[in-house]
This record gives sequence, structure tokens and C-alpha cells, in this order.
Amino acid sequence: MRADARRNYERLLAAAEQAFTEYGADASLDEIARRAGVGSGTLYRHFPTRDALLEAVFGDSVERLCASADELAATLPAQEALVAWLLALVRHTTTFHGLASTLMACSTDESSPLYRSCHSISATMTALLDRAKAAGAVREDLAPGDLGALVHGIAMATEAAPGDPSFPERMLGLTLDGLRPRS
Amino acid sequence: MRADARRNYERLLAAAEQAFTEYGADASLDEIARRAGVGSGTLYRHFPTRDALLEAVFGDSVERLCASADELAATLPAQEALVAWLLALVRHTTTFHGLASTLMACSTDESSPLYRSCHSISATMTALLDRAKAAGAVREDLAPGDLGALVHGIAMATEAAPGDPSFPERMLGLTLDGLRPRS
DNA sequence: ACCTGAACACCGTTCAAGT
DNA sequence: ACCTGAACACCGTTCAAGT
Repeated sequence: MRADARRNYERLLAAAEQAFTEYGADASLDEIARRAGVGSGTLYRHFPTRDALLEAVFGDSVERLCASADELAATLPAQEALVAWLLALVRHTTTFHGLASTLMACSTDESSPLYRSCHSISATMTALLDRAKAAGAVREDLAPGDLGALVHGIAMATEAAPGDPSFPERMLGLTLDGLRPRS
Repeated sequence: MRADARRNYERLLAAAEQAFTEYGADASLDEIARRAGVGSGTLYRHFPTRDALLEAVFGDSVERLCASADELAATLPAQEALVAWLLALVRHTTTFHGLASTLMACSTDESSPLYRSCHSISATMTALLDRAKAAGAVREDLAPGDLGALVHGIAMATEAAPGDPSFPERMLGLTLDGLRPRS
């Protein structure tokens, strides 16, 4: 990549992260280009869609989040590892408004730039869930997709209930209790 | 109200219901005015905000939904009445895309035209919840606001998972199990 | 090869001019 | 009293013109 192109790419990424944090996932793309000191066409050249830009901004951190599951699995009992990772997932997908619903929407669309991130998330969750099932901590008949939907629902509810830092933990606690095997 | 004003009001209401169903809660207001055969200024005269229009379109059905709780409470055991009504609530708030998050956002904003509907919903839910607690079917420490958040989360997840009619019921089932008192 | 910014089609909202 | 539709400020996206 040419030097000026690379510089513009980096500037766009920084401006996008700032704008997404400030205004949410539907921040104005024009505003992002303006903040980066770049023509709007340049933004579209580097990132053809909003999802491509979101993926560039957040893809790495999603991969790190998924990688962290190995450590949790190695140090914690199955059930605690699952809960801890799901909490981290909710905190991560609520770093800015609208990210949770965006990730939810692309989970079935293989052509989306965010599909890779969605897939990593669901694969990681499934692995932790299987381990929790094997340990008898979660009922066998729980479909990974259903757990994913519940967690995304909690993430979206969290976005609507700001100012209560313990909210995600409490919601996850209430929900996870319902996933225990019947005694 | 003048005869032509009333006619325009009715036309706007019909066009809005159609557009909301077709395009979701963020349907173009301009398009709604056009469908109603009315200038855009007329729409704003009758409904100063999008929320005012949403309230006019859906307020009555929310009141009917809340009124139906009495019948459920009279004919069903406490736990079943709660579950049945929550399912009806989810089905109602997912009649078109974006309604659930709109209702969620206005639950704390007393100045919103939708606040009345929000309040009716939470009051009805609290009554059914208290009855379920009294019957020993739900744990005493469950805050009504937390149950509301979970249900809204399920509604938003439902919007993102179309084509599975049993989805809301399954999600509610999973969640409600977790709300049982510990044995 | 890459960038710029004008151009286009849209949207929400307001308001002067009409009846 | 009520309505209309032009006007304004925005937005996403494209593309001819520049370097």
C-alpha cells in the first residue's frame, strides 16, 4: 500500500473508533471522514460498507476476547468459566451503542464482513457451553444458538439501561440460573 | 376538530400503521405523509414527534393487552398467567421492527408520549409478578424492572431471529425457569 | 494508484404562503 | 384554523476530475 494510503487508513480507523464510541455504531460516515481529514470517497475506497469499517475497528479485540476463553477454561471450573466469559462478551459488545444488534444481525449472513467475528464468538461460546454441559452444570438440551440469543438480548437490554454497572452481571445471573439441569 | 383535519388524522394513522408494519418503527415520516396524501407539515401538526405517532397507532392495543391480564389472572394459576401474558407482550412488541427498543428507551422518560404505554405495561407486569411471588412460583427478590429488562431483551432478540415462531416461547421458558425459587 | 469534493437522492423539520 | 410544499440542514453513496 502506498504511504499516503496507509496513513489515511490509520487515520480513518482512529477517527472511526472515536466516533463509534461517541455516537454509537450508526455514527455519520461523513463525519468520520471529516475527522480523519479525508474525502468521503477515500473512506469508501478503504471500507466499502459500514460493517467493513466496524470489523476493521473491532475485529482484533473480538479475537483477543475469544482467545481469552482458553485461559478462563484452564483456570476456572466449567460453569464459572462460562459465566465469566459471557460477562466479558456482554461488556465488550456494549462498548458502544448499536454494536450488539449489529453483531446479532450478521450472525446468519456469511457475506458480511462481521461474519468472521460472529463465528468466532459463537464457536468460543459453544466450546465453553459444551464443557459446562459435560460438567453437569448446564442442561444438555440447551442449544448454543438459544444461549447466544439470550446473551445478545441481555446486551441490548444493557444498552438501554446505562448507569448501572452491575446490570449485565445481574441479568446473566438470573438467566444462567434457569439453565441449570432440573434436580 | 374540522372535518378535513379529522379526515387527514385518520388517513395519517392508517398510513403510519401500514408503513410501520412494512418498514419498522423508523419508517420515513415523509413517506407516511405521502401515502396519506397529505403535506409533511400536516403530519407534524397532528403528531409533533415520531413517538407521538407511534403512541397514536399503538396506544389502544397496549391498553387492550394490559386489560387482558385481568382475564388471565382470573382463569389461570399465577405462574401460568404471568408466562402467558409475557408471551403476549413479546408478540405484541415485535409486531414491527424497532418497537421493542423504542418502548425500552422511553420507560424512564416521563415526558415521552409513549410513557403512558410503558407505565401500563410495567404496572400490569408487576401485578402479575407479585401474584406469582405470593403463590411461591417466583423468587421474592426479583425486581420488576429486572424482569422487564429480560423480557425486553427477549423481544429484541426475537426481532433479530425471524422465521421461528416458537422462539419467544422458548426464550421465555428458559428465562422463567431461572426465576423459580431455589429448592 | 489514489485522493478530492461536487453531485445525487434521500431524510427530518420548519415555516411562509395560501385557503 | 388548517393545509401545502418549498426550503434548510443533514446523510450515504457515487464518480468525474485531478495528482
